[in-house]
Amino acid sequence: MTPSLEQLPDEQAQAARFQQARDARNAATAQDYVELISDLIATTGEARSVDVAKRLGVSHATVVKTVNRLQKEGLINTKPYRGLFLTDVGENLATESRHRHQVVTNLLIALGVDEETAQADAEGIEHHISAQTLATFESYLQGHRS
Amino acid sequence: MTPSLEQLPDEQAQAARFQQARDARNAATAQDYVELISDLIATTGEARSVDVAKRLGVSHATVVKTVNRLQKEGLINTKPYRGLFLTDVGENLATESRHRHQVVTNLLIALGVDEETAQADAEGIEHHISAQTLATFESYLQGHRS
DNA sequence: TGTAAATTGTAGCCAAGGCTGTAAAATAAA
DNA sequence: TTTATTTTACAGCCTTGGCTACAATTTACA
Ligand SMILES: [Mn+2]
Ligand SMILES: [Mn+2]
Ligand SMILES: [Mn+2]
Ligand SMILES: [Mn+2]
Repeated sequence: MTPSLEQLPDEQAQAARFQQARDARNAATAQDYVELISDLIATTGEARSVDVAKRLGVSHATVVKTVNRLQKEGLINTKPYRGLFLTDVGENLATESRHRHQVVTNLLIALGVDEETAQADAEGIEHHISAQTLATFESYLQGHRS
Repeated sequence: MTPSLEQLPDEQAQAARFQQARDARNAATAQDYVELISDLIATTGEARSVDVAKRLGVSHATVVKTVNRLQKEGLINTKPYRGLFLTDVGENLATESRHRHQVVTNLLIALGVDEETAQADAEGIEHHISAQTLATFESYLQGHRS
C-alpha cells in the first residue's frame, strides 16, 4: 500500500506542475487533430471532416468548429468540399505527435501492457510527456529491442 | 525515426480510445481536488480554499465554483469558513488517486526521469492510467526494488 | 473594542469543446 | 437530368474551467 504523504511539495513548484498539466490538456486537441488528419491523408489520400468526426467519435459540427479554430491558428488549411490539409507547421506538429504517440504505445507494450489497452491509454498519456521523459522512454526501448 | 502509419486502426476502436481519453480528461479535476484536499488535511490539519487555490495555481473564485460542483457530486463537504472536507466517496477517490499518482511518479523515476520532471509529467499522466496499466507499472516497480 | 487583514462568497465575463437541428452544396444514383 | 444521399456549413444551446471585480464574513491585532 502507498502511505499518506509525509510532506507537501513547495507551493510554487506544485502550482507549476498543475499549470504544465493544464497547458498539456489545452494542447491535446490540436495534436490529435493534426495527427489524425496526417494519418488519413497518408493512408487514404484525403482527410474529410466526416471521417475525422467518425474516428474521433464526436459530431461533425464539433469537427467543423475545431477545424476553423485550428485554421485560424495556422495548423490546417481547408479547400471547401475538398477535405482538410495541413500547413507546414501542422505537418511538423503531426510528425512530432505521431512519434511521441508511438513511443508511448511501444513503452507500455514493452512493460507488458496488452496492445489494445496500450493504444487506449497512450491516446491520453501522450499529451503529457515532456521532452526529457520522451528521451527516457526512447532509450529504454533502445535497450529492450525484441 | 518513427515511420508513417501503414494502416489505420478500426474506426470504432479508434473512436473508443478517443472517448476514453476525453472521459479521463473530464475526471481529472475531481481527482486533483480530492487528492490535494486530502493531502492538505493530512499534513496541515485543514484544507482552506485559499490554499487549494495557491497550490493549484488558479484563482480562489475558480476553486469556490469547482468545490460547489464537487459538493453537488457528493465528493466534498464544506463547513462555511471552516475549510473543506471529503465525503467517504471523496476520501476513497483521493486514496486511489494518490496511489496511482505515486506509482506513475515512481515508474518515471525508475526509468531514469529526474525527480522534478517526473513530478510534473505525472500530474497529467496519472489521469490516463487504466487499471491494467497501473498493475503493470506496479509489478515493474516490484521487480526493480532499489 | 475596534479596525485591518485574510478568507470566503457572488456576479459576470470568456474560450474550449461538446451537442442538436436545419440549411446548403456537392456527389452519386436512378 | 432529376432525385437522393452525402458532405459541409451554420445557428444556437450547454458544461467545464478559467478570469476579474466587488461584497461579505471571519479572524487577527493594535
Ligand atoms: Mn495521438
Ligand atoms: Mn491523443
Ligand atoms: Mn494527482
Ligand atoms: Mn493530476
